Order: sequence, then C-alpha cells, then structure tokens
Amino acid sequence: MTTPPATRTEPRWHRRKEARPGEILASALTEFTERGYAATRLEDIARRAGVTKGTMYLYFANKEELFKAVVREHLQPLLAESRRLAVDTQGSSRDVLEAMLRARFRWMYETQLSGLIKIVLAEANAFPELASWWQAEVLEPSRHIISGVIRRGVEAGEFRTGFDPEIVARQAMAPIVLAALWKHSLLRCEREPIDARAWLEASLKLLFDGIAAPAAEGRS
Amino acid sequence: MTTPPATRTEPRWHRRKEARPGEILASALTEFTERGYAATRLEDIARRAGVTKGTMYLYFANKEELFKAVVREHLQPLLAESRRLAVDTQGSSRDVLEAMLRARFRWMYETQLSGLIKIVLAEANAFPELASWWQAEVLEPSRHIISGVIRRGVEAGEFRTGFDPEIVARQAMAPIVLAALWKHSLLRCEREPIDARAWLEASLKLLFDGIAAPAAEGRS
Amino acid sequence: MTTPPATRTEPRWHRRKEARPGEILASALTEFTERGYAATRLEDIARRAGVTKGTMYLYFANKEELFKAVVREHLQPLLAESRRLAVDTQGSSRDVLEAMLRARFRWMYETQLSGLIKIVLAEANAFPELASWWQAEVLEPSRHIISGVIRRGVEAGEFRTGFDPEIVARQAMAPIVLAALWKHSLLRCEREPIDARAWLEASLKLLFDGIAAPAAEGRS
Amino acid sequence: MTTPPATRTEPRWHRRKEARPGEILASALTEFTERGYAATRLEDIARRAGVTKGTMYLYFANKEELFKAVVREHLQPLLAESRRLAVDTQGSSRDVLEAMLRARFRWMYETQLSGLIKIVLAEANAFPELASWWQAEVLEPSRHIISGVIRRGVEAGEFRTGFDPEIVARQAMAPIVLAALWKHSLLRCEREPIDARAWLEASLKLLFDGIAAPAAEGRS
DNA sequence: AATGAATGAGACTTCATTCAT
DNA sequence: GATGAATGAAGTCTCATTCAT
Repeated sequence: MTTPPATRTEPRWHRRKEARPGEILASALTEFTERGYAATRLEDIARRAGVTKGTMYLYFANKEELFKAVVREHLQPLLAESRRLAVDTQGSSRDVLEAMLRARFRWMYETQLSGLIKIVLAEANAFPELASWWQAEVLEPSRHIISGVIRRGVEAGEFRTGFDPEIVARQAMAPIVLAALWKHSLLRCEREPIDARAWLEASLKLLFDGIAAPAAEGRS
Repeated sequence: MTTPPATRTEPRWHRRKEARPGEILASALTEFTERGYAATRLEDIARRAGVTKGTMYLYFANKEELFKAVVREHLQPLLAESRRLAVDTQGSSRDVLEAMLRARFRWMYETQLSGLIKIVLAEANAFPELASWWQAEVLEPSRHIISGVIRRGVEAGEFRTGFDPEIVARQAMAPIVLAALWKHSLLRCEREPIDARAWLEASLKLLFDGIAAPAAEGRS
Repeated sequence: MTTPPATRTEPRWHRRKEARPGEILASALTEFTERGYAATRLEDIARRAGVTKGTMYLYFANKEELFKAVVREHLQPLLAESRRLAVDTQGSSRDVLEAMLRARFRWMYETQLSGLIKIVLAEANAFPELASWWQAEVLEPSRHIISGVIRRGVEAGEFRTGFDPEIVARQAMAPIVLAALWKHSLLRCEREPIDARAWLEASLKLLFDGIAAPAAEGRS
Repeated sequence: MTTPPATRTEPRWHRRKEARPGEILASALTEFTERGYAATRLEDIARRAGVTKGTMYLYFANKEELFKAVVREHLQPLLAESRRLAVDTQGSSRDVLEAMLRARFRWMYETQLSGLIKIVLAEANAFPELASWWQAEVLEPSRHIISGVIRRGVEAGEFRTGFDPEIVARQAMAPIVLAALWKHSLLRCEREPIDARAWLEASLKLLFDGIAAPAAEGRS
C-alpha cells in the first residue's frame, strides 16, 4: 500500500512538474551561450537540467522552439524590470541618466541577460526573426528611453548641444554591451581581466565630461 | 551563333593550384561569419568557392584546420597593416589619436576583419587557443598603442588627468568593435540603420570633449 | 481477415538493450570473417543484426572498437573452454594427445573460432596489438600445453626421441588451423571438398605413426 | 642536338617505359599483402613504385584489374617453375618427395609467392573467381603431383599402405602453407619466432617416419 | 608517357527526433 | 510524466577515378 521501502530513496524525480520547463530553459541558456545554437546538443542541455532527452520534447516541440523559448522566457521578466527602470528615477538629467545606466549595467551585465546578448548577436543571421524582435523589444526601447533623457538634459541646458542624442545613447550603452559580450567570450582568455564595473564608471565619467554643458564644468 | 547545345564547352574543372587556397579561404570567411563554425557546411564553402567538397581536402586537413587557417591567413596582412598604423602619425596627441582611431575604423570595420571579430567572439569558447591568440596579437597590442598615445597626451597637459588610460582606450575602441559586430549580425534587422562612420565621428567628438584638458575647452 | 494492410502491425524497433550487443557482435563476426575489416560496411553488419547503423553506436564507439570487441568477446568463452580441455583427460600420452587434438578441432574448426582465426591472420598487420594478444592468449598457451603432453610422452618412453616437441606441436595443430582457414576462404571454391574431420583423423594417424617409439610399433 | 643543359638533371623519368608495369606490380604485391585489397590505397602503391596515381591507369584499367594482374603476373613464372619441379627428380620415392617438398618450400615460402598465398586466402570471398583459379592452377596440380609420388611410393612398397594419398599430400604441404601465411601475419608479433626451415625439416622427418613402410624402419 | 588537381560516390559518424514501455 | 533505445537524415571525410596539361 505504501511506497515500497527500499527502492526510490532519492527524491530527485519528486520535483514539481511545473519546475521542469524552467530548469530546462536555464540549462539551455547556459549551453547555448557557451557553445552557440548549432554546436549545442540537446543531450547536454538535458543532462545539465537533470532530465533525459525525451523529456524535453514534452515541453518543447523541437530544438528551434526550445531556443526561441530560451530567449523569450528569459527576456520576459527582464523587460518588465526594464520598464520599471525608465520611470523610477528623479533628479537632474545627469542623475537620472547615471542611475539608468548603472541599472542597465546590473540588468544586462550582472544577470543572465548578458548571455542572451551574446546569443542574439551570434545567432542573428540564423534566426533573423529573433534578431528583429530583440531590436524592436530591447534595443530600440532602450535607446529611445536613454536618448529621451539626454534630449531632456539638453533642453534643460544641462547637456551640451551639438550631439545627436541617438548616437550618444549608443555610446553610453557601448561599455555595457561590450562587457556582456566579453564576459561570455574573451574574458576567460584575458591574462589581466579588468573589472567591468570600473570600466563602466570610467566610461560614465568620460561620457558626462563629454556632454556636460560648459557651465556645468568643474567637477571631477 | 548560339552555344552548341550538347558539346562540353566548359570543363568540369581547371588546374588552379595557386589560386585555390585563397578562394577557399575567402569563401570560408564569408560562410563562417554568416553562420558560425558549427552551422557552416563544408559543401557551402565549397560551392561559394566554385569547387567541390573533395577539393577542399587537398588544401586543408579538415574543417577545424580550415577554420584556423581562415583566422590566421586573413589576419596576417592586417597585422602588418596594423603595425604600420602605429608609427605613421604626427602632430598633437589628439590628432594622432584621432588619426589612429579613424585608421582602425577603416581597418576593422571596412575590411573583412569585421567578420573575423565576430567569428572570434562567437567561437571563443569552442576555440580558446584562437581567442588567446587574438587577445595577444590583436587586442592587447591595439590597446597598448592607444593607451600609450593617451598617456603621452596627459603628460603633455593636452588631456585631462584622472582617467585610467587603459580604460579610456577601451572606450575609444568600443564603437569600432561594436559597429563591426553589428555589421554581421543585427544590422540587417535594423529598420533605420545608422551610418557607422557617423557613429564613429560622434563618439570621437564625445571622447575628446571628455578627455580634453580644461584649458583646451571651447571648441566644438 | 488477413493482416490489416495499412496499420502498423510490426513496430519499427523494440527495446532490447541486453540482447543487442550480442546480436551485433555475432553479425559482425560473420561479416568481418567474410569480407575482412576494411571491406565490411557497418550497414551490412547492422542489417544482418536487424538494426540500423545508428544503433550500433549505442553499443560500440566506432568500427575499430566493434572489431576489437568481436575478437575479444568471441574469444572469452572459448578461452575458458580451452583451459578446461587441458586437464580433463587421462590415460596414455597418446590418448591424452589424441583427445586434446580432437577437442581442439571441435573447438577451433566447428565453432565460430574458425572465423576468428581467419580474421586474426588477415588483419594481423592492421591490428598488431590484436595479433600479439592472440599470440599470447591463444597460440602460445595452446602450443605449450600440447608440447607438454608430447614431452611427457617422450619421457615415458611412449614417444620417440629426436624431435623438438615445440615443432611437433605446430605440426599437430597444422591441419586444424589450415582447415579453419580453408573453411572461410577456399572451401567454397573447391570442386571436391574433402571432409575436414577425415583430414584430421588421417593426420592424427600420420602423426602418431611418426612419433611412436619403435617398441610401440605394430598397430595400424 | 644535345640534351638541354640546366633543366631535367635528374634521370628518374628515364626509366625504361617497359619497366613501369613491373614496378607497379611489385609494389602492389607488397601493399596488398601487407594491408589487404580494400585497405590498400592506390596512392600507396604508386608512391612505393615511384610514380603517381594517374600513371597506374595507363597500365591497369582500375584497382580490381590491377589486383588480378598482381596475382596473375606474379604467378606466371612460378607456375612454369612448378612444372619443372615435377619432373626433375630421380631416385627413391622418398628422395623425390623430399626434394619436391623442399623445392616447394623455397618456391612458396622464400619467394613472393608467400604473399600471394596470404592474399588469395584473405580475398577469396571477395574474388571468388581468383580463388577458383588458384585452386585449379596451383593447389590441385600441386596436390596431384605430390599424391602421385606418394602413390608410386606405396605401390613400390616404399611407403606404408592405409593412407589416403590425397590427405597425406595435404599434410605434407601444411607446414609450407602455414609458414607462408605466418610470414605475412603473426610472425612479426612472435616473441621467439621459430625458423621456418627447421619447421620444414622436422615435419619432413615426422612425415617420413609416419609413412615409411615397416621394413624401412630403423633410421633416424 | 606522365602528372596531379579535381571530382563525387560512398563510407563513417553524429544527433535531433520518435515512441514503446 | 518520464525514459532511453532506436532511428535515419545529414554532415565530415576518403579515395578510386578522370582528364587538361
């Protein structure tokens, strides 16, 4: 009547069914980031997730759908977070921009989003619809928000004129995106890897020194 | 008048021993850049090069060796060019740095080196020895030269103190590297792609406004 | 009434984990014996075993490992049998030797070991480690046991002196080995194939007439 | 008039055209013996013969024809020799038989015919027509001649009755054939290889002791 | 006559996918 | 729901064969 006594002493299979897809997705993100789409074997993903190959087909139609789900699902909560970042800050444009970029750094570099960035860049040609979607959902909103803040700073006389805010926004994002890509590629080959946060801070300083209106000069 | 219908007018192949390896390498660079190492089929490379699969094995031992040869061979002439860039310039540190960065843009973005950058980033985990080599041969020398110019500018009182030249060098290279990566990934998905050169120019301006010594202020 | 035409009555495959390796090994022995290592296609082995190519890789890493496993696995039980043959007999040296050679004939000619003999001879150059192993595990023990019996027969005055027992042992084994090789090569081309057992019996007689001590003369 | 001075100083290509097929056949015999038909690459044969792959097609239609030519051509002179062996001897049946077997040993073991024996055994299934031919041209005549001598010895009262001469002939040839096979397979793996000639002599002694008529007893 | 670059059929091997258990 | 044995399409690689030079 009761569960047999000796067999099945390990509860691994007791994991909630609902947890499975998430575990697979997490495992898949790691593997896809590490090896790229084509070179990743479903068996590797399965092993890391603690399941067998067959199980994955209970949750995802095939490799391609799994891949898309990885991007989609990992991005979802991050997008929500992103939208919150846009409105939460107060103060001078510089303060807002600084807070926003630091938040984005935490968001894009320190989380698994960094892996997603690498994936999307590496697989953009194989999955153009994913790349388009990333453009539309992630990059353009991001740049739009940042350039908006810059534009307001210029209008308020806080920032210098003569720059295209769109391009300043790209340059502001550059160290964040590059650091994320580095983290999953060349970082492990570097003999004296620099601290990404130091890189961010230095480039923030550089940025603000560059765009500060002349009147605002004089601080560090 | 018209070409005779049945007779074999074009031979199935030609003896082109000297030209072949180069054609194959060029084809391979394109394909590897486009699809990544694992997803590229040797037959695709062969077709683009105008040969058959078997021919490639006359020149390269296997897929991996072909891949390494692609990186090695395409980089060689570019490295020579790079060394020349380091010494050719005269004038103020700003002028030298500006010339240097513009040259690097031409060198890294406008040539096939842009594809190599994408390849190395995407395959760094699969080919760590290649990534290490890229670090040692390309990135570190690059950064070293640029940070050297910056350091001299600081010593000459032309550039502001208070920045780590190594990090400024990274930030200076950022738009170039990012533009190169973009070119082979998201660019084709962008609805309103920006001009990479405009991006470079804007970021140069931003950079120099950021690092110019206060006395040097006042120009655009 | 008859089997339904369209419905899948026999499944494409069955789960037969325990039985598979043995079936594949049996099939492989036949094919390798028939065609030699290089000329045997994995697909032929698979078809004979009733599986597909891919299945074989579930059990054997590659063709070479499969080949080695064929030799190793088929030999194992035969070696055990061989060791038993060495001790089971009683009586005069002649009786012991006769029983031993007849047993070896049954063991080497009438079983699949005959195929192994041909394989090892044919592939000795391609797989020297296998040949060495065969030497050490099969031939040398075999000869050692047989020459031991001969030596004892000589000491007991039953066999003539003046022969090197090692060489007599070789000659005693010769018809057995040759018959085994014949069985898998020229036999099927022979117009009037002789009976291998008759060959054995005649050569036994010849042998014993040759080595019998003069005192023992007088019988058939 | 004279040969051009600087170019073509090496006379390798000067070899008589008529020598080419022979060189290729010799090289092919070695390679086929060593590796077997399927595993031998035409390029290996070509290299050993000092020519290129293409050249071989000037003399042989394809790999299979080359293989058959190897067997045919190497056998031709040996068959002539064989026919001579049959008639050249005089004396007692024993002397004739002994001379004949020693000649066959020289003929089959000490020449390249030993390689042919191995080839034919190993490839009998792949080239049954070759095997049949070998049977008809080599083995059966051989056995017929030898059993004829034995038969005459029996009729002359020199050899014992009660043996099938055909089978005695097989046993008489056994050490020769086995030694030839050994030479091209297991010999190189043997730790203490025996001398094939000693093996022959011992087995001759054994044979004659076995078949000698009782009256003829008494010698070593 | 000789070469050797080029070919392409065919082998080995991998791995996404299926499905009886 | 989960498994993992089995599949077979597709990729890498080899090598017998061809043919312009």
